[in-house]
Amino acid sequence: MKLERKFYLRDGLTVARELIGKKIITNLPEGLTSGIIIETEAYMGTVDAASHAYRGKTERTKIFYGAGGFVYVYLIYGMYLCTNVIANVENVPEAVLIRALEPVDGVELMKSRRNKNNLRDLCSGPGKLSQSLGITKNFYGADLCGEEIFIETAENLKVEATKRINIDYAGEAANYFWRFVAAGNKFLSVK
DNA sequence: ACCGTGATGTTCT
DNA sequence: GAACATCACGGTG
Repeated sequence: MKLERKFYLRDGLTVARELIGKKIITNLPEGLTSGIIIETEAYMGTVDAASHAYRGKTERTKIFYGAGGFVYVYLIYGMYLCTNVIANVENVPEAVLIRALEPVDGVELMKSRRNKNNLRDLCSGPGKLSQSLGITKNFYGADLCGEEIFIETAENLKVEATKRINIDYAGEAANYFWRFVAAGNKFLSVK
């Protein structure tokens, strides 16, 4: 079952936790690819020094201020794209970074997009999974209640909370347990 | 296995 | 001009 708008209109921590075990799908001209979400991080807007929305609304962060259930993608380190799901209602700038998937459908297409053969190298990190799913900068603002990219209910997995990854610049916020993982899954970004 | 480093472009100071 | 929600590769053990 495809998740509806109301799933995304809740607070970012709830959305991040509940996305674990769901299935994210892209359906593009080259084919359909999907994976079970096993790692997420919540970015909680104005109270979170690690969030891109921490310093308010800009051209880049304006999507945070719309309703939940839309896609935020951005370029990181000049080479890789990270895929986020906007959470909460209008004017509450929260988002969930998708950090890792367990590959399910379209594995051959993922391999060719990534130029890798090992299953573990396909979706075990935010840049990797964006590439496997065929996500580009054009996905900025895409509607998760549409047909190109969407999320479905799938599995019920045991969830653990940990500190977020690679946000040492964020001071005290780096200590919050706002990363959620499917306990013990071998496709996580850090093993 | 674990480092160290280089690639690359957008955003914000 | 620095910093950046990363990854791949080559070195060493």
